[in-house]
Amino acid sequence: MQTSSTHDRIVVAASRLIQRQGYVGTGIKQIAKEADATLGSVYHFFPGGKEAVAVAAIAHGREEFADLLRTALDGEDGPAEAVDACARLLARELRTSGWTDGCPVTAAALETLGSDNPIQQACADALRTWQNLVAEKLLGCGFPSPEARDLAATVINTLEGAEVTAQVTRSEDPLLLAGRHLSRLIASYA
Amino acid sequence: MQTSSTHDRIVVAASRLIQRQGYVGTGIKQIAKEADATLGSVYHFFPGGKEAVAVAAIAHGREEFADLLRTALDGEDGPAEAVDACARLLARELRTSGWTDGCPVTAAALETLGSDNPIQQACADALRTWQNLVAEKLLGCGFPSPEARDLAATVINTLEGAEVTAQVTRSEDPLLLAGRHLSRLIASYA
DNA sequence: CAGTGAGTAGAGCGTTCGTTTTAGTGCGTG
DNA sequence: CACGCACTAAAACGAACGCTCTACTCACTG
Repeated sequence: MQTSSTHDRIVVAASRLIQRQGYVGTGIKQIAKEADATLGSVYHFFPGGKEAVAVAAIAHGREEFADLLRTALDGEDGPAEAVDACARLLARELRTSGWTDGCPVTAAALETLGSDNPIQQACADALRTWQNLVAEKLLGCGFPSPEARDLAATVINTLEGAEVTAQVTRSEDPLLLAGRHLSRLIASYA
Repeated sequence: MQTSSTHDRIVVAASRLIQRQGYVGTGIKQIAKEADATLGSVYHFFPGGKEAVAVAAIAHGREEFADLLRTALDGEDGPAEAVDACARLLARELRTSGWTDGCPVTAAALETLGSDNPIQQACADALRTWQNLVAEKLLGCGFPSPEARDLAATVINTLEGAEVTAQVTRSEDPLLLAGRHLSRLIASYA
């Protein structure tokens, strides 16, 4: 009983596995098994091989993460409270997953640096998308454009770094702390 | 003409390779070749195999990064200026390396999550060491203890996240921005 | 001078990797 | 019924993986 298509199951499984083990650490055969698909199906839907699967998986992770950010940002009126809500939601999701499901692109991005590859591009695209979400919230709260964009970049970067530390230390504290500090930073501009 | 011992060359080469390609992406044979050593030598000095080499390599990266932080922190008097100096130094080093030599532990940490392994412990140890360096600087500048420790954690996390984005986008801006925002955050406490 | 142990050198183990290949399904259209 | 197409299934490819093993050099000690 599968409610989603084979194609989608492959993308979702790949996204989760890459998020947890990185790009190099995740095998095509493991993706196929986890998605209840066969190797032939994977290469049928993704003739580009492992790299093509990864690009689609990262795009999926980008949207998943964007939805999470939107949920948190829309739940609060003030910009400082909204960013703090992001950090708190991230912390909760991370703990719920047993500290395994962090940022869906960091690991893949770091492993594929140096060469100009599609994977790195997909990661850069994801980071840009998330920054834009935060920037739009700040702009909607009356922040002037350059400050809003700069702050949004640091917000995403800080959450990113705090999430890594939270995963390594298995604690919500780094994320909750980041939320409070970012709140204060944003409030200092208002 | 090699000025360092085989043991040390293996550690240094492993540290650099893991920093650039992650733990899974770096092979024992590649480490040996890069260190001008043979496979036999690697297993002679590190009977624990790949994992033991990685733990030593991460400890080496921890100290290298700590030296860099110390240099930047000691060069400035005020805490806000000191943290900004860290960001600027990090940005310069990153650009000089061709955007390849970022944080020496992030990639390895993310790949080995979930299972309680020595590598993750080594990464947590490195993060703790760096946080302590920043915390001591803040304490020395008169910050009360709990605030200093909290701020130090966010400082390291933000630099970490900004460095990843800087690597992915091949730009110093995320790091320079992080330095300015962290400066402002610290100043807001003084 | 024989002996010992640290360190070097590399062949080769079994396994897994990403990928290719070939065969075979089910199914809607002519 | 036959044809083409989308999809599944699994065997097999060469290459690389981490690691073990044996053989060897060489400085030092009794």
